[in-house]
Amino acid sequence: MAAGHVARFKKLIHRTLMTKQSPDDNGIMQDALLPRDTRRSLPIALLRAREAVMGHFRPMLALHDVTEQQWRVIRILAEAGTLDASEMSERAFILAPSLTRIIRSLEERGFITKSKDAEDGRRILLQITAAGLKIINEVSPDSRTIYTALEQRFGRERIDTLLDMLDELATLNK
Amino acid sequence: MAAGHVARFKKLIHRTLMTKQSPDDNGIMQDALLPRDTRRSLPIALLRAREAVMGHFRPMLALHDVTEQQWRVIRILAEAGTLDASEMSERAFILAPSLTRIIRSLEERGFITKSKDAEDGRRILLQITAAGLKIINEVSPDSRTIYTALEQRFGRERIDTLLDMLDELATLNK
DNA sequence: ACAAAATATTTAACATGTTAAATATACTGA
DNA sequence: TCAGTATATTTAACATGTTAAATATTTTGT
Repeated sequence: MAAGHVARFKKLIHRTLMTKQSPDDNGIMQDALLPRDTRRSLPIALLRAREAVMGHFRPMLALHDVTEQQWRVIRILAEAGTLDASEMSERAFILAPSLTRIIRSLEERGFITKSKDAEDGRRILLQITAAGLKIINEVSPDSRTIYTALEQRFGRERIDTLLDMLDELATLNK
Repeated sequence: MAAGHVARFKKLIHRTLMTKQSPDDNGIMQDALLPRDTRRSLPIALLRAREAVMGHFRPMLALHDVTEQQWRVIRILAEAGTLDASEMSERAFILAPSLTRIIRSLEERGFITKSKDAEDGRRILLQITAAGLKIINEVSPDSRTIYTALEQRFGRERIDTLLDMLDELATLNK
């Protein structure tokens, strides 16, 4: 029994040391050559924040059997009415090839319909169906509940500030 | 020629009307049932901002023939020294199944090595190789240049504020 | 009106994200 | 000590992200 405890303790010590390794434990990398601190990286910070937020919504969407992107598309369709694929791509921030696949699955599930634009044969017009509206009515209340809880914990004004900064960042080069 | 112009004008009018459609153009959706305004959605705003930022880095990374995630992994390895897969997963914000694949490709390319932890046979220890350090030295200057330009346009203090808010958002439920 | 350039969508190929399940190893409590 | 439980990693299956190229249609300049 004593031997077992010693073995466990040694492993604990080992693990603690491993997690506290200094950056130069491999003895090769010089500080001047290191990239900027990963913990203050904007791309990773944006990813972490997004994952934290979506972590609240994803299980709920899964219960309703829609993916995050499918939800974005039908929701924007309900909000904006008929749209062509390019406009949807811009609004939902989904690249064209992904959108093609999402449209296909949404059409198969009967949530939207596709039709060729009579004025411009290149464009595909998207419309939400009654079934699409139905699922929006089912999901929206849950979505609002989650968003409201988030607003209360983070603060509505702070969210507004954050949204403004994010928008500015997104439109910097335009 | 006159006919051609008229046709073009009609299409322009049509397009303009299409983009200005009112939300209820399908005559079904009531306002009370609509989800919150998509343009002020935190998940989409985070996605847009992240894409805008990565849009600056991705072409540069592609020139060096590394993906965004591969870059995150080798960079964190250089910064932190030997790590096991779980710690890497947490730091790089890459889920375990994705990390398994990324590790495989990085090992095939000779940028990292894998080894079983002698103290805990379940864990896989990752180490950066000389080739991995070499590519970091190649990419880091370009990365820094891009990040510095971004800092100057957006403002270093504003980026710090943003990072703080994003971190708070990411750690809300912890 | 016609060839060339531009635009909208799709396809292809590969990388990653996401969830669930499988596998291997370590830990826990009786 | 041993069965049961927990943990680390991998595999599987499907959805999406990303870039380049293909296709169909429209617009432009002459």
